Amino acid sequence: MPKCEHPRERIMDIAEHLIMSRGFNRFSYKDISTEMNVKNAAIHYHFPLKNDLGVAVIRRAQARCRKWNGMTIQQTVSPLDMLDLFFKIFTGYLNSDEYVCLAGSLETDFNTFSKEMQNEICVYAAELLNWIRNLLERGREEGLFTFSDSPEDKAFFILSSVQGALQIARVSDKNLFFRMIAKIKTDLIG
Amino acid sequence: MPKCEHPRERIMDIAEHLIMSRGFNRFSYKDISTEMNVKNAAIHYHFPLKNDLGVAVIRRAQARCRKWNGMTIQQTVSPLDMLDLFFKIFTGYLNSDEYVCLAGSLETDFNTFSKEMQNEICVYAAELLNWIRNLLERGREEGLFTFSDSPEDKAFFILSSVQGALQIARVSDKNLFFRMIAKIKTDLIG
DNA sequence: TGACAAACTTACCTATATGTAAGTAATAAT
DNA sequence: ATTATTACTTACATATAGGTAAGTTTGTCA
Repeated sequence: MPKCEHPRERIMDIAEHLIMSRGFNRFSYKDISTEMNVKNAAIHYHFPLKNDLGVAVIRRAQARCRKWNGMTIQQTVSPLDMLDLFFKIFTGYLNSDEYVCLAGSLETDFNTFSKEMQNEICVYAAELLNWIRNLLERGREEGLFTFSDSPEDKAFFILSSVQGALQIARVSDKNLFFRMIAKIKTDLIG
Repeated sequence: MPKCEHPRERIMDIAEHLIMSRGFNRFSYKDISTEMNVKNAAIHYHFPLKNDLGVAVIRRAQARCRKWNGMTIQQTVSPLDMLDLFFKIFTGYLNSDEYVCLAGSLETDFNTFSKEMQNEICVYAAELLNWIRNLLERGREEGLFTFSDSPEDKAFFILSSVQGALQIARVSDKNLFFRMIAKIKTDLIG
């Protein structure tokens, strides 16, 4: 009798897009329920408090990130392909013309969240940094990448740049973003 | 009979801090009026709509940016000192432990704003980029800076990095931010 | 002295977000 | 057949944001 296959996942999908497009504080359960053709309270059935929904969305993003990190560590995919995946994800956000990245959106509204959500955001940021750090480290070990910083510092630099660039690109010239990621890549490979 | 010296400016100061700390959509006129020891409607007297307040705050930030750009162009201050000023502003935000930069905050909530505010944000981003671009260009002309990109691309890279880094630093390790700006500077000075 | 303007206050209105409580419909398990 | 479970609906409660309208106070200036 659910109106769709996996209502919980569906709600989280919509919520995640809304966070990236408008921020956690500027969407309501009504936005989600309207899109799903159900009533407001149906969303409360799955996530009693908005805080619960926020936490669930962030935890899912953490898990996704750990999966990528696993692929990096187990060398299922080459560091270069992982780097391309990273860029592809962000480029996808930019091309959708609506989104900034989840972490960036949550970080700017950070002070308005519960301690629980704040903690999950910190964990998520750490997972993201860890993923990039590992793929840089592997890439350098395999002789694919060259960089002078520590992998930790370089990961922070790259993630910061791309996150900030995504935000600025959406109010200026998108080509600046594309040229920037090309530059980051050639600097690494060079 | 105003309760403070320059109520309009005072309101804009508080609003700007609130935007940087909590985002435009997560503060109310009550937050401002409480801090000023006046009633809610007193704020509406100065800025009838919240949109008016938003526009005024962003326009003031644009003007501030044009002032810095003027100092750069007229060579009142050396490009190196202007770069330090730029870093100092962002470091100040980070140290306050509450703020991300105004542009970053507004860019992530961009889709929730009126066309008028969106336009002002675009202008503001352009002014910021222009300022950094000019100081880089001057610095290179004077032999102070070395970089391979166009000044426009380099300005975008630096602004993106610092804006993103400010956001990530507040949920991870602040030292990552300090090391990153040190790296940007040494790379420039070569 | 009187008009006026600036900077408010008081009192209200409306919409929306967030949430709760109780009931229902469809399916699955015993 | 009954019971329980999942996934809802209907109906309501409450707080707050955002805004308006009309009146008040304080000082300025002709």
